[in-house]
Amino acid sequence: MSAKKTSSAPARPAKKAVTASPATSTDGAVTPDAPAADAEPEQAQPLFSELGLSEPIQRAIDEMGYRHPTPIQAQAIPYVLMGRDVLGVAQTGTGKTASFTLPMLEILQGSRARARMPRSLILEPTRELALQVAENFVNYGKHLKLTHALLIGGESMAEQKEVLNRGVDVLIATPGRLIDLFERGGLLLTQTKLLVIDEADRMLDMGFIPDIEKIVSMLSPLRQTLFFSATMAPEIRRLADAFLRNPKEITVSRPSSVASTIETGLAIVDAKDKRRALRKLLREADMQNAIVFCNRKRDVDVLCKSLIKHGFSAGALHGDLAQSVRFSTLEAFKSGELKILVCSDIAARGIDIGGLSHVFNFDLPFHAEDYVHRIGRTGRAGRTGHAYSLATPDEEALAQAIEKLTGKPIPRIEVKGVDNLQWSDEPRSTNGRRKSRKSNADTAAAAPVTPAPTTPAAVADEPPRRGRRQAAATAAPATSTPPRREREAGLLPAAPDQPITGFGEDMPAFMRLPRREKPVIAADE
DNA sequence: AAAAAAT
Repeated sequence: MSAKKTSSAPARPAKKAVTASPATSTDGAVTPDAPAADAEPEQAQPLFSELGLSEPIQRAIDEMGYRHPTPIQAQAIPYVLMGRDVLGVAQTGTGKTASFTLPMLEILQGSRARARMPRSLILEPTRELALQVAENFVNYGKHLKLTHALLIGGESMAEQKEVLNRGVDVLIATPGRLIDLFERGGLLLTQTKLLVIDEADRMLDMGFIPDIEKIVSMLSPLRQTLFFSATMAPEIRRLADAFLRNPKEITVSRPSSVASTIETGLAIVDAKDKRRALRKLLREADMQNAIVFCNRKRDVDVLCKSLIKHGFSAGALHGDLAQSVRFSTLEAFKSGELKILVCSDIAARGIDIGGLSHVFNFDLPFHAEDYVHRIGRTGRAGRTGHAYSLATPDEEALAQAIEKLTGKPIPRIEVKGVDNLQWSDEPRSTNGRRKSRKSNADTAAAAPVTPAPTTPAAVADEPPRRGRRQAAATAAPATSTPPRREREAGLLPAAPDQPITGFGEDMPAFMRLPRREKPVIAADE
């Protein structure tokens, strides 16, 4: 590849830049930390010491070598300390995690937890993120006597139960295990007065929202809630409205933008040439460490094995691997022992690995936003990052979706030694080469979607369908007869003379109420 | 279509 790389700065020596997260790399060296400082000389930089954190926490911050809070930290910490709810719109890499862990430590210090009643709860979408947050508590809380527990799947529940029984101040959890344990009675959330919902947009993507709603409904309405999301889609906004009370809204860094510090490129090659093309890119890159994203877990395995066979220092990370392997691989990568991490979208968001020089997309992501998240792993802290993608000729639509979202074209690059192709003219066949045309059966099946010639008669004797609801509404003036389907599904109140069985005399009154669209979460006091 | 998360 050679697109426009000639202007790039001289190679950075491997030693300094490679160190993983600052959390693990510093031994108290108080460097006037560069991250924001050399980006733009903005107004006077705030100091951590001005944020009202007490001595043991301030000392831990000093020892880790931090002096200046990031924008989200500077803005959020004072409000959290005031006891306000916070709605933070921020991506990982902005210092979001410390913006809640630091003030939480401050709030929690001083009193102690009771058995099985955690005083605070942090919800994370993936186990890796949960672990990362836990590390944060260890680092910043090392001069305090607070306890925390990590409640995630894939690990022994007995152990987690025992820690809970001793009482924890901070509970860091993924939703599945938390609910499981709660239902087994190992946990009471009535005393939990501080709740953090992290990466809400990702929770939404992963279908966790019902779980989250359930968990929130187990907490006291008299609680402080901190809610973070990288984006503020309407759905997320709705959730925030349900969970938060009079929140202070803090936004840093706009979503769906590619940082200007990332150099991107896209090569179009045949599927069979992808591995060779990737190796070429890896060898030519002035690379410290890189993440390679694949769309499928099995491709992660295959590619990783292939890279190792070709002499690369690579490890695989995806959700089907044992938890212990996931953690140790991630650790090896962070420490620099592994140079290349081949992974699924498990690591596309959130996971904070410092000093990542390159991101490669072995496959273009299915969803354009994932592209932004993936390549956002590089180009951090004012350093130039590199993000190169491979696509097959039939994936033009994916590339276009990405370019439309980011508003920037991805420059084409050529990989030497493989056939560099163009987009095929074939309109769009989701699955690849062959099957250029088929019988009209296909097209016939697909056809009705567009024209939709709805005759009133056809509408009338069919149950209302999604696409035709409108037509139905205008055709027939709304009758007040409730749809039978809904009545049968129990979505409507039973008639008073039809008792609901199974409760005897103890039937709660709400059983007779009509169901609401979503559960009422925190009734105001 | 794929990935994540509870056993």
